[in-house]
Amino acid sequence: MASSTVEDYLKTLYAVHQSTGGTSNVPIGRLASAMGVVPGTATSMMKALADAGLVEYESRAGVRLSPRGEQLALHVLRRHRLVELFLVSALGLDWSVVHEEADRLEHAISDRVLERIDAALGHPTVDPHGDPIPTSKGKLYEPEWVSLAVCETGVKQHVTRVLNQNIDFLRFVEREGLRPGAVVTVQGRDDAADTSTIVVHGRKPTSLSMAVAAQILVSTADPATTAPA
Amino acid sequence: MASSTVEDYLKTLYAVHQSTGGTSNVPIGRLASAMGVVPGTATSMMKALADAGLVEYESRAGVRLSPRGEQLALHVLRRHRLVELFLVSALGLDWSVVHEEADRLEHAISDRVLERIDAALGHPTVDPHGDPIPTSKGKLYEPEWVSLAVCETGVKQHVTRVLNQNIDFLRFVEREGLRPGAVVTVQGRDDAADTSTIVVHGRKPTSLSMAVAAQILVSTADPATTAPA
DNA sequence: ATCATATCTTTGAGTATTCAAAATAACTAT
DNA sequence: ATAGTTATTTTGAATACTCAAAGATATGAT
Repeated sequence: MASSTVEDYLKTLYAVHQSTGGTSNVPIGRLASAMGVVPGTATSMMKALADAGLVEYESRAGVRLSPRGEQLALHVLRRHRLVELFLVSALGLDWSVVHEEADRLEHAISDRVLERIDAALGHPTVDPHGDPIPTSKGKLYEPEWVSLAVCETGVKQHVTRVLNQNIDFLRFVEREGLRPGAVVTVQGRDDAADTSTIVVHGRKPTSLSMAVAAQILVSTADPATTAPA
Repeated sequence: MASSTVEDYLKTLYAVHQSTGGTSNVPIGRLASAMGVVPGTATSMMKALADAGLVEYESRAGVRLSPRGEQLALHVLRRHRLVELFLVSALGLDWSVVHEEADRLEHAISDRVLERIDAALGHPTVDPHGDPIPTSKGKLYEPEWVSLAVCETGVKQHVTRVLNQNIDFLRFVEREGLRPGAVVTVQGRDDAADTSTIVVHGRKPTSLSMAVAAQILVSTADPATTAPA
């Protein structure tokens, strides 16, 4: 059994790998800062995980998950995202807080309980932030959504996913009415000002920095009416 | 924050203390075997917990919970029992397995989530085994139920609580129809054979050893129709 | 090519938890 | 009261995880 700590390293490694394009190895320093530990700690942990066959690691060449490590990471991710959705849907918690709750619960949920939760929720495909939920077989379908920073302008878009899961960011998204499901149009972009001007359905126009806009993914098709994968 | 390990020691100490009448200190050896560790481990842990103000410990005189330790133990117990009931009532898990599930979840549930669960269940007073649930203020009301080994014979009794939470024992209780809520009469007892003969409503008579009968608590009043405390 | 800088690894040490086994204290039965 | 048993404590060591700081390597700018 992998410890909570090991599960956290694998999950983080997966996330960092994804967020950087998913092509090359993850530098130890990036992993260390994502984990909130000093680099030396990450180095020795990666050696241990390499011995356990969960990562592939070569000194000074960064790390990547092994196939087994990736499966484990996806299992943790499945637990995390199903728990998040359950906390919102079944217990009515605020979506801005469930991320941190799930960070603790994801290590304590057995498969038995997890599959009950999955069934109770009707085998959902995305969590409250729009993050896709890996299947019990460890497959993850990542929809090809684009962000408000690059999508077509002047066209109605449906918010599908919010990448940044910081509590304050989520509260901001909430206030602006940009939760998944919301309808929004990008009026235009100002490269010099580094902003996008958007109109959330029924609201006045606002502008977002490109960095913020890049955190909000959208789709022209309404995913609520699209058959899930 | 108390670690899971510390929470487990406090919970176990509370349980052992209760099960032995609750009067004197708990010998280190009893605690160690209840925790599944060697006595030396329990000794050093008790020193640490005494330094942290969670137990009162004197060399070779056993341990007891301090007021703060007892509050913490009751909080853990509340989490454990609410989680058990939630798993049975909301997720439909078998009552024979929820004890071990709750043993892991009890350390990962925040107060925020716990109070949601409590509300969703309608502020219940007992868990699926009939164990009373401490309040959020850390008060525990222990009903004065008697066991099948000592209750009045020839009188209808309602099963209120099953003390032994071993999976196989619970499966046995299930098979015999002796879950909390069941109606049962003790026909008689045979001191020489060390058995009680019981009749579960609508079934043929069976006999139980006194040790087993002592694990099942009953009440002449139907607790389902009695106002909860 | 070479020096400064940034990144990574190593080393030594600390905390929390555990065990095995030796040392000590308490209890019991005569 | 004393020998023998039983319970408890101590000691030394292991594992998992962490940090601080020193040492090694790579990068990249001239």
